[in-house]
Amino acid sequence: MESVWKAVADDSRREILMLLRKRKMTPSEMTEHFHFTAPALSSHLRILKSADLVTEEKLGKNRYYSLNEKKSLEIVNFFEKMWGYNLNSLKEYVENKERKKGT
Amino acid sequence: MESVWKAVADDSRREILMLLRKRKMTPSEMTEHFHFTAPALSSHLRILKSADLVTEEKLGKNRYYSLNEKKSLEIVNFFEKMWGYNLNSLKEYVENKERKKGT
DNA sequence: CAAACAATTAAATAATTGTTTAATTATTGT
DNA sequence: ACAATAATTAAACAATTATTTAATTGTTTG
Repeated sequence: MESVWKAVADDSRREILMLLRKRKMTPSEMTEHFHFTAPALSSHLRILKSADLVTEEKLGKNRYYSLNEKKSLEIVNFFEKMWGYNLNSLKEYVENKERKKGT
Repeated sequence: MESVWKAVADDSRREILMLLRKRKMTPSEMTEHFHFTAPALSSHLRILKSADLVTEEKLGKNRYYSLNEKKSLEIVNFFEKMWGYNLNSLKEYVENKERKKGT
């Protein structure tokens, strides 16, 4: 199991995640959007899969990749813990802090 | 300016961030909590500083490092964009999705 | 000013990560 | 069975990142 942090640290992999946001997709389709080669893409997908950020679905000779929304919470939770605040209110918290500085 | 993603991808650096959560701290104090050497710590702090995740404050011969809360939002925002949901409701969204699967 | 301390920078090396080309596996349609 | 297509794995190489030891900078205190 690969670290979810290492997985999202790479620019290309975040692009892939953003691309998958709209719909599940095969590697062939993805390569049309990127500059890198099929094996490079495959390598990135393996890392994302191993980090449990995407799931794979075999359909005939195609493989569809889709986002695993649940996993993103692991990262969000880190920030929750880090700030000791419920994320529900994190944004407001920061914004209020900024507003205080301003006055 | 270093990428905030690269900065948080490293285990040691996330430990440092978690440590700074409670209060500002000097590198000397931090080394008591870690296994790595002072130069290694210094290198990590430079990266965190360059990513704007921590701020530095010189006081005599000591340097105090503290968290820059605002910056974490950059990462949180990525996930907002990624899911196309407001983070306020992300957790509920995922939980509901899970509940549906269960039924 | 000299000794002691805090922290950083420099230089070298070790380890990890990413990309490429070439070869391989698996699946479908004729 | 054979050709075509989708995707992966393998092997080699390039590039980046992390860690160490040693040397250096800046600051306080006797």
